[in-house]
Amino acid sequence: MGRGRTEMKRIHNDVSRRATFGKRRRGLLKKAGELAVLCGVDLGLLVFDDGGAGKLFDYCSPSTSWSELIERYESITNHKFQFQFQFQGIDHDDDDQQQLADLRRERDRLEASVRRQTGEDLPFAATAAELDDLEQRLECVLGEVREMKVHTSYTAHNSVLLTCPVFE
Amino acid sequence: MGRGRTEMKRIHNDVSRRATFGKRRRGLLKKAGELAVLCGVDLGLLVFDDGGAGKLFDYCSPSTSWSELIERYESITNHKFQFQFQFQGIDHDDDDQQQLADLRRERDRLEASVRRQTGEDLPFAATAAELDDLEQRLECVLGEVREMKVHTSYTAHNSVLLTCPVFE
DNA sequence: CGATCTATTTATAAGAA
DNA sequence: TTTCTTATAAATAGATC
Repeated sequence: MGRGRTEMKRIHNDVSRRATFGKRRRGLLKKAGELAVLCGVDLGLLVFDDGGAGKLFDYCSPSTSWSELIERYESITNHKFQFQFQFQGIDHDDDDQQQLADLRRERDRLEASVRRQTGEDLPFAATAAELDDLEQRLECVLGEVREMKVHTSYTAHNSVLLTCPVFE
Repeated sequence: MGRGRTEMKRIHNDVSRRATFGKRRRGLLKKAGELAVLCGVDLGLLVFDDGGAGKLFDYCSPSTSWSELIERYESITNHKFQFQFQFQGIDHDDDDQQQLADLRRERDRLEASVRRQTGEDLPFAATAAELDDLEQRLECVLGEVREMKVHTSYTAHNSVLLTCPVFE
């Protein structure tokens, strides 16, 4: 997609390769998010940038976490990853281990959630249409807020926010 | 890409959703492979098909493995996935207690963050003053959004949200 | 279900700024 | 370098088989 076909082999020119990496990586992350949303499936994408900083890019569909994904992958493939053996720290308390595992999962889920809401994960470039949409939503909320001001009493405007979430 | 725009929300029609899932899943897998080859990077993609068979689709770049990918993911994010190995042994470590405490703190922080972004926390008792404030903030964001629309180009609307958070 | 066949929308490779 | 532009290659929605 672009001016001229692209050979499916490693791009040797450093500059082009980096440029392509950035573009395609963003595109891939975007499409991963779209697939998850459109089809309501769980998925995860991990991309390592070995150059220099050794960054990591990843996407994990809403309502799941890498912990869960890996767990499911293991159960389906029957492959067990054997990391983190802690031979010298065997727990006396199953309960503790369980709690640790639960907490880690919970944390993963929340982190993913935060990343998504922050927009770190899904670099959807704002299109005019998206801005229009955002504007409309804002106006919706604003309208409701103003209407509330008219009433003498109300319990909570949470309902407004939840009914017409701007940042969903 | 296709006849008509596609709303970025779950496709409700079963037939369309499945068709789309098939097409986009193949497309995504293909692009993952292309990115890995063109840019010579390590990456992995996991897609679960929860419908019926509960199939799994995945791609892992050449010269690496899911084990490695997960290992690297762990080392970068500092997450420890401890599946399959709940030694009911004996633990001793204060280390565990420490970890538990750390994780709880982390979780609480993230939960708060999520709540804030969702707007759940806020306004249980909306006073007139608070409504005024909210209104003003909404207008602020709305203004920025409209200003963005004037520009021909922009990168992401995230900046607006982050710069002028309504529900902070 | 997949495989095909367009009409359109997207993604992007090269350049340009 | 990062960003923006633009010509083109690709992906894919919807219809059909």
